[in-house]
This record gives sequence, structure tokens and C-alpha cells, in this order.
Amino acid sequence: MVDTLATDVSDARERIKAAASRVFSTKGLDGARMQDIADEARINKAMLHYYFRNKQQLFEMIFEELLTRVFSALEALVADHASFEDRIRAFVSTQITIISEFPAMPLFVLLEARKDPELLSRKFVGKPLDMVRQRFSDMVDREVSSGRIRPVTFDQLFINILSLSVYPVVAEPMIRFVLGMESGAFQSMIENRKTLVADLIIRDLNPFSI
Amino acid sequence: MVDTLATDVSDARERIKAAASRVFSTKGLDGARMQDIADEARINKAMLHYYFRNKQQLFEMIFEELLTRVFSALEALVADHASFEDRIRAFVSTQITIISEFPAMPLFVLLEARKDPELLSRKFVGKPLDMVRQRFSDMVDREVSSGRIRPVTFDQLFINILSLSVYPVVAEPMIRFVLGMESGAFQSMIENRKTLVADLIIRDLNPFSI
DNA sequence: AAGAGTATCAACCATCTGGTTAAACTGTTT
DNA sequence: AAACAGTTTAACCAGATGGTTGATACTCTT
Repeated sequence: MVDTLATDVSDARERIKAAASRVFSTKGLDGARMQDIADEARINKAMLHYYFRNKQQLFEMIFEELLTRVFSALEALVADHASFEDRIRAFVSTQITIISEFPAMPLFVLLEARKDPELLSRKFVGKPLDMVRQRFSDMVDREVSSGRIRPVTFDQLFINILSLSVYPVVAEPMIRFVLGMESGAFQSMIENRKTLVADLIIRDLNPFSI
Repeated sequence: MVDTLATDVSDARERIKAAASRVFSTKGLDGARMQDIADEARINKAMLHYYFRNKQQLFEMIFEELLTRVFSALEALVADHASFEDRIRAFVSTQITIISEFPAMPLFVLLEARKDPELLSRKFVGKPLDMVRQRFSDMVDREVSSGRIRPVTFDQLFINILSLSVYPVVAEPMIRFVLGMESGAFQSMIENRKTLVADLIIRDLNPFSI
């Protein structure tokens, strides 16, 4: 019981963050009770305030870490030296995987971003967003002008990829209800989409299509 | 001030519902304060409880009316006698229009549906969901077997249409931030999508594509 | 004009919840 | 072993919030 201290310490912090992620993402910022998070992390409620000053700060920490993760997936879209097609395939697959881990996260991120419009800019300071956007934009333009893909605006392409990847995971309850799917069927459907969505996007970019 | 009673009565109810829609959809169920809704409706807080027993019932009323609206758009997808292509175009356009009116609605619908899994089935009783699904499914199968569209599962087609229509509107804050768009640019981008998404879907269904 | 039903309001209340505090416990340093 | 710093806990508190109440006003009917 000597060398466990250090790990215990970070353990508590990490347990809190993991617990907060779960609770926030299912109940939203306002719906989440500090007591819920404490229970989920198996600690005393006062410990939350010991490690994180208050609910808002705890929330912003979770929020920021999530953004960082999503952002790094974005960077993968422009960073490596694979073909355009392979990058899209990788991005779609990564995006679906990340979102599937906490399917309700985009819901509460977007809800909070609507409530507090400054939140995003506050949390994105220091992240090279402009650079990534520029790189992706250039990449698309290059593909277009070389005739490898048909003319598309980078904005709409980006939005299409994101929509097709993220929304189905987020909308699980509605989709399962409307389509009458069991949990297993839904999951394999999502798994299929990792290639299906990329196929659709790439097919759509084919300059000789139709 | 004589004949205004009847209208005032329904007026109060309607004002409350409209106000609750706005407040719920921007702040979520838990984030919305009864006082906020009262202020927004320009009435006394006690009036909320006069017209609606409690917060939950007010919420469920709003929720149900929204579902009904979305559902009737669904029915338009299978009801009229236009061509398959025209129906898809009409559905995409309608869907985007409806969602644009209360862009955060899907967020809180989905968040609440996750918190309370029975909510959807509770609110969908009596609505001919199975019939609509069957009709749409048959329609797709008919198009496929006649060779007018390439083989697709109706599930994935439905999900694709929904994702491409709904998500961009919902994700406005994130999209505008990441792509550096002003409000005006965003709105015209969404407007463009009414045809752009339908084009994409229809192009994708072309059996001779690629 | 009296009565009934409806609508409106200010004040009030019980409870929940985020946050605090002061004390106790743990391992480390001196 | 005593002082020390970091960690954990139970008990507590102030403010916010959903909901209630009892009185008052309005409108229509008779």
C-alpha cells in the first residue's frame, strides 16, 4: 500500500473524469447531478469539489478533452500521406468509432454550444484549426483541379461526411424505434456504415459518375 | 375587451406552448426554468401550472406535437402519387425546413429519449408507424426490383437521407465555428442543401452510376 | 345584480442541489 | 514522534426551483 498513492491520486481524478463523461453525456450538463457523478466515481461528493472547483469547471475539462480527441481525428484527415480516398475512409471509420464510445456526447456538446456561444472559441484557443481547414481545403481543390474528383465545395463535402458518420450514432434511440431495430442489429448496421459511408462519399466524388 | 376572452384563453395556452418550445429547445428539459417559460410567454408562473399540471406534462405535450409534425412529413414521403425521385426531393426539403424552425429540437428530443427510453413508445402510440415504414420499404423494393435504382437497403437509405438533412442544421454552432461561417453564409448553405442533398441521394441511387 | 365558472396574481413553501467547512485520516519528512 | 501536506469524510448551508394556495378580477348567463 505504499506505491499505490500516486496511482490512487490520479485514479480519483481519472475516475471522476470518466464518471463525469458518462453522466454528462447521458443527462446533459443541467440534468447531471454532482451526486450522480460522485456515485458513479464511487467517491464522496466533496471530492468533486476538491479536484475540480465546481461543476462548470469539471464540465469544461470534459468538454475540452473531447474536442481535443475529435480534433486529432480531424488532423489525421490531412496529416498522413495516404491517398485522398484512403484518408476519407480512415476519417469516417475513426469518427464513427469515437462517437460510438460516447454516443450522446455530440448532443450535449451541441446543446451547450448553443446555450453558450463563446464556449467553442474559448475551448479552441491554441488549436491549429485554421491550418487544418486550409490543408483540407487545398487538398480538395487539388483533387478537383486535377480532375480526380468532380467539382465540389470543401464545405459541403466536409458536412456530408460528418453528417453521415455522426448523426446515425447520435440518433440511435429514434432510428431504432422508427426502424424497429434491436440493439445488436443497430450496432452491426453502424459497423457497416464505416465502409458504406466512405463508399457513398467516394462514389459521389467520381467525376464520371452518371 | 369583450370578444377577446375566447381568443385570450387559447392565446395563453398557445403562447405557453410556443414559449416552452423555444425555451426547451435551447436549454433542454432540465436547463429550462418554469420562470423562463413564463417570462417568454409573458404570463405569471402560476399560470403554467394552471394550464399544465407540471413541467413534465408541459414537456410531453411539446414533445408529442413535435413528433406529430415530423411524422406527418414522413407520411408525405409515402402518401402522394409523385415519382420516387420527387418524393425524396419533397421529403428532404420539408425535413430541412421543419428542423430549421427549431434547430435544437432534435438535440433535446434525442437527449430525453436517451434518458427515458420509454418516452418514444409512449408518445408514438396510435401513430401508424408500421404502416408508413412498410409502405416506404415496399416502395424502395419496387424501385430496386424494377431496376430503376441500384440495390440498397431501405434502412440505410432512410438513415442517409435523415442524416444529410437533419444533422447540418442541428450542428450549426460547430459547423459555423469549424468552417468559419457567418450566420448568413450558413443559412444560404442550408438552403442550398435542400436540392444538393436530394441530388446526392438520387445520384447515389442511379443503377448505372460508376 | 347575483351567481358561476374561468383566469390571473403575489406570496408562500418544501425540497433539491451546488458548494462549503472543519475535522479526521494517511503517508512523508524532519 | 511531531510537524506537515495531501486526501477523504460527514454534516451543514444558502439559494434556486417546481409547485401550491388563497384571494381577487373578469366574463358570461340567468
